[in-house]
Amino acid sequence: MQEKRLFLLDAYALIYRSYYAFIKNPRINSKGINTSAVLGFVNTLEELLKKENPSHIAVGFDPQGPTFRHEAYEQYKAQREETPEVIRYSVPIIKEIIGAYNIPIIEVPRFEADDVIGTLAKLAEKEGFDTYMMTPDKDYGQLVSPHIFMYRPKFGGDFEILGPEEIKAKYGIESPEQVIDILGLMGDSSDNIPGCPGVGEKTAVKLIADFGGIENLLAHTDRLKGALKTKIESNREQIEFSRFLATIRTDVPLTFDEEALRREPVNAEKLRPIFEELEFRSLTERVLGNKPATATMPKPATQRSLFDQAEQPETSETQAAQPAESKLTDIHSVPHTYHLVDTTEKMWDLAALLACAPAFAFDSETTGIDPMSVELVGLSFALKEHEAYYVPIPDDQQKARETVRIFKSALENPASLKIGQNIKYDYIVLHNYGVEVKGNLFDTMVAHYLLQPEQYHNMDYLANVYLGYKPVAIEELIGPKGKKQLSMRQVPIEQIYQYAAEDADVTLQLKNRLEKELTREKMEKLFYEMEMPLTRVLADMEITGVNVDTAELKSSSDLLTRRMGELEQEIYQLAGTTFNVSSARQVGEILFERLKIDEKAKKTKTGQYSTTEEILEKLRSRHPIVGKILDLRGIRKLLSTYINALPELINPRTGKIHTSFNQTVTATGRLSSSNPNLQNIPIRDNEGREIRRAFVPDPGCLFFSADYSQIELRIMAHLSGDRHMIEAFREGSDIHAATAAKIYKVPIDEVTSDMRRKAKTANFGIIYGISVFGLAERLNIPRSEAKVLIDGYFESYPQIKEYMNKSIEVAREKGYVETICGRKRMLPDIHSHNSVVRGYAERNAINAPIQGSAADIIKIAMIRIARRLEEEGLKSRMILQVHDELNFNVPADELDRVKEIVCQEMENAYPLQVPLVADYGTGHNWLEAH
DNA sequence: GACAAGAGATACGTC
DNA sequence: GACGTATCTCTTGTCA
Repeated sequence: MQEKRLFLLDAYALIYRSYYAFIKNPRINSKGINTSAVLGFVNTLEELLKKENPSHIAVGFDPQGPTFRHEAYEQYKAQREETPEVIRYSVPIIKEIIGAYNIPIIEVPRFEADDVIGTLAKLAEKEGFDTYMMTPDKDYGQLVSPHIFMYRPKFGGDFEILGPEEIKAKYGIESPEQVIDILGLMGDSSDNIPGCPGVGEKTAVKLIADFGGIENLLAHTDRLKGALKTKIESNREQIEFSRFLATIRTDVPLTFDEEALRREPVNAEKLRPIFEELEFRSLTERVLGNKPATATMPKPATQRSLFDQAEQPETSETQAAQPAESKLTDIHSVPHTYHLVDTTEKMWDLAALLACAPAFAFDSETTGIDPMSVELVGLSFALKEHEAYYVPIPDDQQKARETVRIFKSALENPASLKIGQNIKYDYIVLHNYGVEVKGNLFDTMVAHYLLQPEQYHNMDYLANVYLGYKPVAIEELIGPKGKKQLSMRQVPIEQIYQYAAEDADVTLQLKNRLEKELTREKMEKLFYEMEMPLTRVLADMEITGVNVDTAELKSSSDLLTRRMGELEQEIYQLAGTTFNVSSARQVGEILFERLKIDEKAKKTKTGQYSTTEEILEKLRSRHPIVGKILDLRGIRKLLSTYINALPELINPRTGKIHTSFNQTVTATGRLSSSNPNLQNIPIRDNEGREIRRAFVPDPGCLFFSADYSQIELRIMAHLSGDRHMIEAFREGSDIHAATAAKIYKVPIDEVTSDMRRKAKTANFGIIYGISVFGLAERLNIPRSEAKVLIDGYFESYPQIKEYMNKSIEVAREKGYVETICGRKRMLPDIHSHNSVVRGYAERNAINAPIQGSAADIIKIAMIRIARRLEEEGLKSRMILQVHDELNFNVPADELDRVKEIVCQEMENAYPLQVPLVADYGTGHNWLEAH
């Protein structure tokens, strides 16, 4: 009995594939016709016939009109680009060729080729066939069975046969039908099946492995966590619908006619002229032998050239409706006068106008984002709302400086208010062009930060909220983010000037709104006397920068890199395999699956094994590999975050590192530092703190460092008025030991180091607002013990407990809490019904005034110190702030004076019920100064 | 299908 | 509790 092997080809999928395969190097015949698609398809067909010699065969085509999927889903395949011209005219030819091969073409209205093929495959299975579905399309995996296979062409003429085992292995699933669920989740961009946004193949496969199918998944979303849970839950319907779209139908109304599918010999007489017209010479020879065409060979029945019958494109569906009209106004709807100031004469006129103005807004356009390395492209100014000026700055830097100089006296006028959005940036840029911006500052970004610390502060957002206005998007000028994004310099002036002038105009408008808000919120003092003077101090610190000893870093780098290599090898040895030690996931798999060092390993919210330092530390004794992994991680962190990264950030012009101190980032009022973050240079571990050795003063200078002792606890003592704690500070005792003595009810000289350690953690726990649970975690003690500790703490400091309750009460009443200087932190979640969310807000109610007040105090100290250094004509410079610590570059002969100024200003920055104490140190580098 | 960019998660440095 | 950065992993868009 003859073997029954049916091959079903998905024509369009194969044609598209051939077309793209040749796209770089298309086949063009002498008539200029692109024959890539036809040739590719025929080649694939020939390979198949030769290799498999099928007993039965058919080709499925998608029908012309809409299918049931389009009827259910308007957008189905809607995003697909119009069929390429080449494919459109190739299809009829291919059909003709298939006809000449005597292979049946199957096309059913309203059903796609995959439904037709799926149905035929199932019918054939009942008739005892082995069916091979020839397609590159992965969707067919769902149809695979012991007698139905996917037959995927590979480039180079080979094929890959996928049966149930291969499909199951490929996705790690239990049955091929689960392919539908996977597709339903991940979607299919080529068919415009949406799936669940943010879920791709990996996540889809994992979910289906865990839940078995979409139905079960959607019924148990409570088992999910984090972003994934939200994504799945908010896309329920779309997921179910995607599953429907991805399901290949196997009930297309068809009859299975075994005889019609039986393979017939090629009709050479029909095929030859087609190949000849296409100029497929080698194919003609291979398929038909080298018999010359007879002169009388009839043309195809239609008597038309093969290429005349390109089909008309389908009328495209109407575009999806535009998103709802936004109610914002923009540059087109608001009357304005923006001037291009492009002659020297006009510039001088403008400069004169600015020089006698009491206030003006300005903004700079530059070539990048790092103010210490950019070049100016233009300056814009605004004196009154809806009118602004743009001054282009020449590329030539000599001429650029001359142009900027025209505006020097206006910008340096100490009597006028300078308004800007993120004005520190412009201040630094202008400094590098020889202009020191003087006079009071008004930064709209900082103003808004005080009003709404946890919101965004960028100009677009502010314009939107306060002005109902949508500024010209920068992307409209320089293109979308990415490699091809232009620099401002590459944008024609005619385009820049509207955008740039608008920036200055909008900034001025915002200032007019925000200053009223500041008054209403009684934050003027905080803004004008603290934040704005601080902006200038920070700008000067950034400009000064800090020296780094690259040789020192290089030798550390070499040493640690070598050590890291050794550790890596030892780890591979112990694991018995190589893996990526930087990958938490792989580490988890090695430790918990391969080495099985812990039976009940903790998982993260995404279901991976957690391998945090805390967890590994506890497992250290289980296996020697654990300690080595921890060591390696530590070293790698030092190398990648600090040692190897710092030299890259040295400014080639100044030879120093210029970090950015961000004034509008934290919720509490602290500063943050970035590029690089110099506020998290290691200090706790001996190995890590060595990095500080690389931070050095200028030649002939010393590194001077001063830090507040226990500032947060002192503030807590002050705010709470707790008599015991105030007393302890007034007496100058070791506060952690004093706390331990109180909690454990022992004399202070009987406090053990363990007691002190626990008391210290409790002190910090209170400041950081951690819970009983958090404290237990931190101290690695049972929760019950942590509870006892905290109870003992409040017994010792009863007024602290009172203060904490009062803070929460205040937050509930007013919706916010305040620092000693009136900095607010909004806490809308204080009324939340979710106890986790509410607990978080409550801890913030306690923590924010403490941390924020500490920030206030050091900011005051910074402003006063900077002022004194300037007034006294000292060359010493403040270079870093690390929350409660200030660092200075000090010429040796100024050391005593600076010490005095710094300590005095720090300790007297703000009078509290307890003394403020600053400790200090000096050295040849940051490490020594501590 | 390959590649790059972007986003999220994890881990870890500081105060 | 507050941050910023590095790395890995996965998704998504782009370009053929």
